[in-house]
Amino acid sequence: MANKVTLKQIAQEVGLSPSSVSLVLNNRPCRISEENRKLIKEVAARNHYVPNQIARSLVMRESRTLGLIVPNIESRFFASLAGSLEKRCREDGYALFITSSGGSAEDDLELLRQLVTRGVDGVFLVVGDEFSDDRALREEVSHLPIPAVMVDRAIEGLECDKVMFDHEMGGYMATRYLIEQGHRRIACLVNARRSNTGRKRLAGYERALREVGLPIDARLEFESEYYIPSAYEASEAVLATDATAVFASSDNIALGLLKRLHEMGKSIPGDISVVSYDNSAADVLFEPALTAIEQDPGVLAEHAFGCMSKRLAGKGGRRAEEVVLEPVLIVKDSVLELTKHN
Amino acid sequence: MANKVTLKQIAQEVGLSPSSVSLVLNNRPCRISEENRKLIKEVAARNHYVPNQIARSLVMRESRTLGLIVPNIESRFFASLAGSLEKRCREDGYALFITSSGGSAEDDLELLRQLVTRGVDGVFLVVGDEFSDDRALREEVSHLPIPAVMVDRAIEGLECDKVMFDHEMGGYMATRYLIEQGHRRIACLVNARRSNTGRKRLAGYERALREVGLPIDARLEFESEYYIPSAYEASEAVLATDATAVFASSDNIALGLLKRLHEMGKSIPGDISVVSYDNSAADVLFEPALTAIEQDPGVLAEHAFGCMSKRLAGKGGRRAEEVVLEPVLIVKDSVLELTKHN
DNA sequence: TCGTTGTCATCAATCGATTGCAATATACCC
DNA sequence: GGGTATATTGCAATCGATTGATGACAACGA
Repeated sequence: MANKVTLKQIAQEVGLSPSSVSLVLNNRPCRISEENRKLIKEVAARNHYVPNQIARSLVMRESRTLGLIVPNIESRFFASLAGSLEKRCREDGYALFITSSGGSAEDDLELLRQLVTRGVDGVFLVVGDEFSDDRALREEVSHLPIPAVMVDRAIEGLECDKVMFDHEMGGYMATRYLIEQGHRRIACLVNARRSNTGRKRLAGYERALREVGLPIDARLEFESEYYIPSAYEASEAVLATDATAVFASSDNIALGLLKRLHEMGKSIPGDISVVSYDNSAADVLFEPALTAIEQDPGVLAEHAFGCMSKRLAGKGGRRAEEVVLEPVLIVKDSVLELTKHN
Repeated sequence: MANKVTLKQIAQEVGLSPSSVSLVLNNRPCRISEENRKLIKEVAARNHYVPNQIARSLVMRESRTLGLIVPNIESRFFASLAGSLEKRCREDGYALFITSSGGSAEDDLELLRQLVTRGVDGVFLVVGDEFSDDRALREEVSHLPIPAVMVDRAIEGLECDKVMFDHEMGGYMATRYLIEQGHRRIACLVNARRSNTGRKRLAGYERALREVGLPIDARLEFESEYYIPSAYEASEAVLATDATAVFASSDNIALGLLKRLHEMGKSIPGDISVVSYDNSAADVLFEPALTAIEQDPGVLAEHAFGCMSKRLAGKGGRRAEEVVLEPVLIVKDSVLELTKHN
């Protein structure tokens, strides 16, 4: 292991002062002779000199580093979001500090503090969807000394830039499509109990039904956590109804449902139609490809970075910006068109 | 946005010197009267004081931050590794800076430099599997001023701690199992051209064949990149052989193969048996569940952190440590037992 | 010769913490 | 009262960089 080389050492070797070396290496258009300029650069290169960002950011008061907190980096959607966001940050010379919290508000808070004390210039937060006690977190976010952008989900009622997909619209589009295909008895499988996102998707589902005068039947609304086994459990009851179609409000929920369908020997869309959300690997693999509401994480990342960028530049008014993105319905093969018998 | 509160401000408010405040907040068993101790703590809490790690690590010469470079955070295996590793680091009070390179040696190098200048105390490297020009990277790693641990893959011939699964053994175990089940014509689908890992798995495959006196038939060895479409392409040729079983040497390769099989109406294991590697979501979902060689990323993370921990503590000899982990064969339902007709 | 201008380079303060070394105050002993 | 413990606390240097203020020196004009 080599030693770290400092500015001072370079200066000593060249026989000039540290300030001169700093000036040259930062390419300041200052008054250092061409001759010395070359010399310094050469010595620095020869010694593998790399400036110490820690020291630099102490005086510069910026680190060109951003932070990201996601609930679970092992989820495909968040991993993809993290990947896109990092790429985007790097394009602008920022490093991205990716962290994964486990989803609890306490962990989120802990990570947030870690990031702040480590001097990130701003944070992207994917937090606050579940109904846990987030008072401390909310408090911390509102007193943050650096800009924050909430991504994909939000702590309700917090004045803060937000970038997210319109979950209500997603639920609406999915259901609306099923209705257009002639379905009348449409079940849904959502995480409304513990997730704001889930609630919104449910609201969209209900709006679509109301809009065409279909009844909202509580017996067709099923609850599931965002985990495959949970959805698998819940699906049995779904299949006991007379529904001809199901709106599965997340990718994992869809997967749990599919597993159950498969086990029961039901075929899609022959026996039942399915609209999913956020298709993951599954559609690459097996027939039928799932019709789904898609949210492109890359788009989310792009807008989130945009917001952050403005804040960092000191632009962007005092008020929080709120970007709402429309999800897209991708039609594939999991929905049967019913001949309208009405 | 609130302002950042500094030690000095706290000191001023309390009417004591910054040094005293520092002493108290770090719980030094020193000096300082109980009375003032309480006072300081209270004022610090009231002002939401959080120490500036940047300043602190400048003088302490450690940041309690580690770095991780993975080729692609969107891959399930690496995401899982990153998740486990972060959790493990946090248990010991370290934050983990997760970065994702895209896989090229230049990007790896760039990220490594970023991490080092940002003052991480050590780095976990998942780099160097592909045959690209890694001279600069190799050079950088060997001159690193901080400990590095190579995880899951390695730059060949570099004196550096390494933690990885035995890929040769994995290939061997998979093939050996197929042989034991009575298969004699066993194809394999590997990324031997561009991946060291792939080469090793191929070597294991061949060893198993040799061991029982089966011929090594180049017509049964197929090349595929680690991407689903690539494997999908390659699979057509595989299925044109008389092989009764296939060893698919990565999860994505298995998925591409499965897709092709499905499209051709072939059933597993009825028409052909499959042993996969690193099962991802697929086996949760559909029948038959895949028999596979499993590498637990959590185990990898645990050992990697162990190595790092030793280095950070200054223990661990001058020589590099090399930890080789055995993968595990998980038997499920994708292999048919052939009645031995010999 | 003095003043002015311009060029090249250094000084010294600063960022926010940590810490060894003094300094002050009080008490206690002879 | 002078000397010595003991208990508290402050000073100032330090980490490695950045940067506005300042200095040294040569050339040139008046």
